[in-house]
Formats: sequence, C-alpha cells, structure tokens
Amino acid sequence: MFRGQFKYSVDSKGRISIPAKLRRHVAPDANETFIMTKGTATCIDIYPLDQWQHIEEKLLKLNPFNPADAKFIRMISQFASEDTMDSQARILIPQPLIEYAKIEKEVLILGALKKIEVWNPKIYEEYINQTGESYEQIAAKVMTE
Amino acid sequence: MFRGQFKYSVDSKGRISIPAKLRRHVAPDANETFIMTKGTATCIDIYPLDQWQHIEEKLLKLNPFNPADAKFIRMISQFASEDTMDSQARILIPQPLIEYAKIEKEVLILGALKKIEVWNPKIYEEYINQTGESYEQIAAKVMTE
DNA sequence: GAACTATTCACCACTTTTCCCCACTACTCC
DNA sequence: GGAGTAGTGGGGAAAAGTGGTGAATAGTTC
Repeated sequence: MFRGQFKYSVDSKGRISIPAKLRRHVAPDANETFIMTKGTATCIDIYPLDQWQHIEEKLLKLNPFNPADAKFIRMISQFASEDTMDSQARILIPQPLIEYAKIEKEVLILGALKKIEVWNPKIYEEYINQTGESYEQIAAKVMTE
Repeated sequence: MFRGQFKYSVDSKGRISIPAKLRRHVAPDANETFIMTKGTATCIDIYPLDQWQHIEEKLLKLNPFNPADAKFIRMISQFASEDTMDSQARILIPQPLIEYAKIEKEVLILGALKKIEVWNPKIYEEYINQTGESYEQIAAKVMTE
C-alpha cells in the first residue's frame, strides 16, 4: 500500500522519479512497469501493472457494442499509457496527461493505497480547500461500520 | 490490451502507421494482419486478426434469417477489409472507410482494449463533448463492485 | 493477343523523436 | 566523516514516423 506525500520536480522531458519509499511497495509482479491515466480529480493516477490489471478485468466485462460502455472504455484508455522505469527509477508522463493535470515544474506525489497520484501542488491545495464537508464530516460518513 | 492516444497523419495513399506502442501488444498469432471495419461510432475499428476471429465466431452465431441479424452481418462485412503491415508497419485504409469516418489528413488513433480505433480528431472532440455523464460519474458507476 | 496505361504494393531514404545510459549533486545513514 | 542511496540533468545511439520512387500486376483498348 502506498502512503505519504513527496514534493518532486518534473524534468524538461516530462519524467518523474518514483519516490524510493513508494518504490519499495511495488510488487515484483509489476515488473517495474506502471500505467498512468487520468485521475477522477485533476491529477494523474499511476498504477503498478499488477494493480492495473484488476481494473482492466473490469473493463473487459463491459460490452464494446454498447455505446455508453464504449464511451467509457475510450475515455479511460485514451489517457492510459504504459511505461517501465528507467535505470534511475523514472517514468515518462505523456504530454496529454501533463496538460490534463496542469502539471508544471513542481509536483506533489501522493501515495494513495493501491495507486500513486501526481498533482500540481497549487491545484491540490485548491481542491482541499474547496468549501465542502470537513475531514471530520467525511470521515464520519465514509468510515461508518 | 491496447491503450493510449496517438496523433498521426494519413499519407496521400491512405496509409496509416500502427503506433509502435500498440504494435507491441499485437499477438504473434495475428501475423501482422489486421481487419478494418466500420466502428459503432463515427470511426474505424481495427482488429488484429486473432481478435477478429472472436468477433466472427459471434457473428456466426447470429441467425441470418432474422432480419436484424442479417442486416448487421451485411453492414459489418461490407466494410470489413484485411491488410498486412508493410515493412514500415503501415496498413492501407480502404476508401469507403475513410469516407465513412470522415478522415482527412490528421487522425487520432486510440487504443481501446482489444481493438484500435481511428478518428478524425474534430469528430472525436465533438463526440466526447456531447452532453452525457462525466468521466467521474461513469467511473463511479462502472467501477463499483 | 499485344501494347499501353493505370493502379497497387513493396521497398528505400530522410527527419524527428524516443529512450537508454552516463554523470553530477545532495542527502541520509551508518 | 565516509559510503551509499536518492533525485536531477543531459547527450548520443537507435527506433519510429513520413514521404516518395520504382517495379509488378491488372485492366483496357486497338
């Protein structure tokens, strides 16, 4: 499980290092390979290959001849990109994702259980400060039982 | 499984390169051969031969004496065309499909799990912007379990 | 049936991008 | 304090994408 936050930079080629502390939690099955895709918020989701395969299994159960299902398959795979870490433990983020998540030089990397999220720090701050339920309120609702 | 998006061009002869990242996911069984046909949206569907064979099995189970089945069989077969990649990993798109998908110089190639889709970028944009459920909404619905 | 024309298809060549590897600095942990 | 690990940057070789030329095939006309 991935945990923690890290402030890293994206280099001129669009590469990001996977923090060493997160790297230790990547299963060997992942083969040092990650799938990046559009997050459901304004961020990039990064899944180790083994985790992504669980998502793909769900996608494969959809019916590609059903228009709504097909649209979702397109939307999610359009931004999905595979890459293997280089010898310096970096992966290359595709341009479309950088644009989508409004990534600039600095990024905030978050460990989020089964995936890793990459944010523009400013955007993350705005997201957290959005008026809405507080941490306590959400916790109370989500963590019942 | 095919994933990702690629902006490529069609040359004057109607040829399209299969992106290298997609090529890596084509099974050797496909023998570098693809079947192109009309997509269910305004696009061209490209199946590696081995995947197409699964589609054909399903078509064979339809009842050719049922008018709806028969019509679908005609429509999909009418546009189905086979081609093998040349030494530069390109395939030739038949004119009728180019016209159907309104393809011009620029194309958007999408990896869509078991098939590859080819779109006119403008048409794809219109399609995605069609009012409908958002990415977040669909994701929440489809990926629950 | 032969010759000419038109279209198709395989191969060659060039340019750009990608990706792999090497190097440097800073920080951490013995 | 020193060794090792982590993060950042860049250069060069290899591959990928695009365009075009020429041979082969097929089709048509005389």
